[in-house]
Amino acid sequence: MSNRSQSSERAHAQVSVERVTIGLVAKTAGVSRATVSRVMNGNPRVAQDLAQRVRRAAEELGYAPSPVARSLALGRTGIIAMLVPDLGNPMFQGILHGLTDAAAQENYRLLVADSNENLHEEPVLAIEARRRCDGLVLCAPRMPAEQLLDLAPQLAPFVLINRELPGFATPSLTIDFAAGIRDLVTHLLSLGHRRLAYLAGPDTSASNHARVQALHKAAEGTFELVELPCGATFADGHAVADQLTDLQVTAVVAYNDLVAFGTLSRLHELGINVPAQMSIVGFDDIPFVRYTTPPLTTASVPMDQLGPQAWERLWALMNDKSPEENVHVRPRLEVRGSTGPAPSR
Amino acid sequence: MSNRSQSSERAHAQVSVERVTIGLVAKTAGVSRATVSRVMNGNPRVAQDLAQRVRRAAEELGYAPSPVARSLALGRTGIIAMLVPDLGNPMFQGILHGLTDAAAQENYRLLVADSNENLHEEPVLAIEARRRCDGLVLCAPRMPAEQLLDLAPQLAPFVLINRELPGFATPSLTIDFAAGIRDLVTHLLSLGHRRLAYLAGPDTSASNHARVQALHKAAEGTFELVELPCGATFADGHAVADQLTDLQVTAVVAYNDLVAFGTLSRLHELGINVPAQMSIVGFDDIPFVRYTTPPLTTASVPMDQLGPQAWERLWALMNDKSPEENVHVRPRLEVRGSTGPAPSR
DNA sequence: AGAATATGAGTAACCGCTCTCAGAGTTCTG
DNA sequence: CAGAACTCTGAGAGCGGTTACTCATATTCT
Repeated sequence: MSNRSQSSERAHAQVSVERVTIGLVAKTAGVSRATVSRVMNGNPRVAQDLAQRVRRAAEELGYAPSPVARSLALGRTGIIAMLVPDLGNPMFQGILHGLTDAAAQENYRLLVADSNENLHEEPVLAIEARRRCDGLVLCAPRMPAEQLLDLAPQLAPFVLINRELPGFATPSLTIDFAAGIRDLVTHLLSLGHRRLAYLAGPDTSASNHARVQALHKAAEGTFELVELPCGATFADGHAVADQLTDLQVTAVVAYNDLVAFGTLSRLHELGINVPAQMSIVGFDDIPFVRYTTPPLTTASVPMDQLGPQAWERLWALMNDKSPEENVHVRPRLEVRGSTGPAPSR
Repeated sequence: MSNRSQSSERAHAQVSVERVTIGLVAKTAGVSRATVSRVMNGNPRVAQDLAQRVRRAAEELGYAPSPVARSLALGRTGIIAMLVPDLGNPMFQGILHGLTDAAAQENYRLLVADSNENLHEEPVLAIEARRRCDGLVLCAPRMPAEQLLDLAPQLAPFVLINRELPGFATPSLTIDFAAGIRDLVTHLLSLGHRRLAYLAGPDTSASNHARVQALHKAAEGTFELVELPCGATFADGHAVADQLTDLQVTAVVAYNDLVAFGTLSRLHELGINVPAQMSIVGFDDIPFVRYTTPPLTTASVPMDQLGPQAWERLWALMNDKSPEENVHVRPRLEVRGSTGPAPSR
């Protein structure tokens, strides 16, 4: 059962399936471990015949270098990690794809750690993930700033998604939620809406906070705003919709597309026509909201750009170059069928 | 720039930010490395005062053991990995959650590798992921059996999701697609449907194959079956719906819920009433299809069970116990509003 | 031909941590 | 009070690689 290889003495008794290490290959090929290492790493200054012998031995034994040992010796792992609070969120999936591909081009692999929205585990998870790899893309919108600030030195190099961290210089990729909200609101106002509901996301969420702020600011003297606690999922949006009916609002701004979709669905069940009786807008532009009935008006976040940009900056950090400027992506207003003129009362 | 710590001589010239290793902590606390190791691992046979000193030193220096070095020394990493072909698939997300939680209970972490449906990269990815951790949960429905068989010895210990591997004894968790399809079909038949369309998934997908087989078998002498190439996404289902109108079918069996949802949505746009004019069923029971309009009848796969069961078996393998029997989960028929009596023609 | 220079392979130190083993210091026993 | 039985701690050998250095051999130059 022992994992340790038996140390020369008392070597029998066990069938001794000798582990295939660089040493075994070296012995088999009749060369030194250094030479095997050179061959395995494609160092050209090894004589052809030796290299041949080594390769043959490695082949026969089915040898592959241990990434763990290699990482230790090299001081780098060739891996980056991304921590997300919820893999189910299509938003992150977009980033993940882009990041995976971008990193792969430079022969880095991406591993994903999912904190499952478990706020408590997040710091530990982040540090553990980080320590096993060379860099981190961190998405922890709910983590208190001070805590993150404490962690920051241990996490470096890392790139932040969707938040900034005053007090620690590290690249951030953020989305201009305020601008997105402004565009949506402007659009709704132009359609004559003057009383809006906001279906709020999780109140610990920084991005929800940004939306709320933008809304309040825009509302001043222009329109009435009713804030409804809701959540971030389809089910949340579905559940909250019933409350909308007696609020006298003519338009709904949802925390995100999923919520909007859920609300849309429920309104349909309630026989409320969208957009004739009620307009509704989402946020994100996740893949399928262009197909809902009616298609959802939303603020489209170009998620496919974030992955590569995150990689670029992380790469710069890992190579002691200075990363490019922070990105503050401005969503594009995507007008579809879920918004229309405010009904005359 | 050099990563290597400068070797005692020529030690100045650099500001020498000495890395915080176990050695430094030991020196600072005035004990041996062994003792630091003991303290860090909670070994109780260390005198209180020493332990105290070590902890203080570690704290001051901000020391945390290197997981890489630890893994090498221990011969285990405390990590398992799961390889999925597509993180966007809600089905995998369900498994991932369950697996993360189950593994966490035993102090294992779960890392996710996403092959992005990249069939070519999959073997490399699987092996690399596996070699950096202690076990693998593999979900590679499209990988040819022979290739997987070749890889198997290098991947062990691993658990297969959604496929079996004749010729290599390793646990499998599979879903009884055939039974699910049979239940759905029986349901539709009982409602009087006699001509069905199947919206096929990716044709390389084993699970699609299983569905097709079951459908053909069920169809014999009972009903007519029209097979339509489609896909696995909401968009695919949406796009294919237009073809349904002139097929004279009264019911549609979709590859999965997303496809069904897409189709549902498009049919609605086309003014086709579901279920009055057309019944439609999905597969999986992903979280929100209970809220669609109408709610989707589907074969509900208990995804939350798969994660823990996968962990249980993987754990057994990693600890040289014999894993429990393979699981072949039978989906439960979930009758909702999207199915109704066949319209009389 | 003899010296200078390349070239290629091996030796051994090191990455950071764990763990066996043995020795020093204590407490128990007879 | 000597010797046995424990308790702790430190020394040092790994884990499986990489790489600076060294040295023997082959090559080139004068």
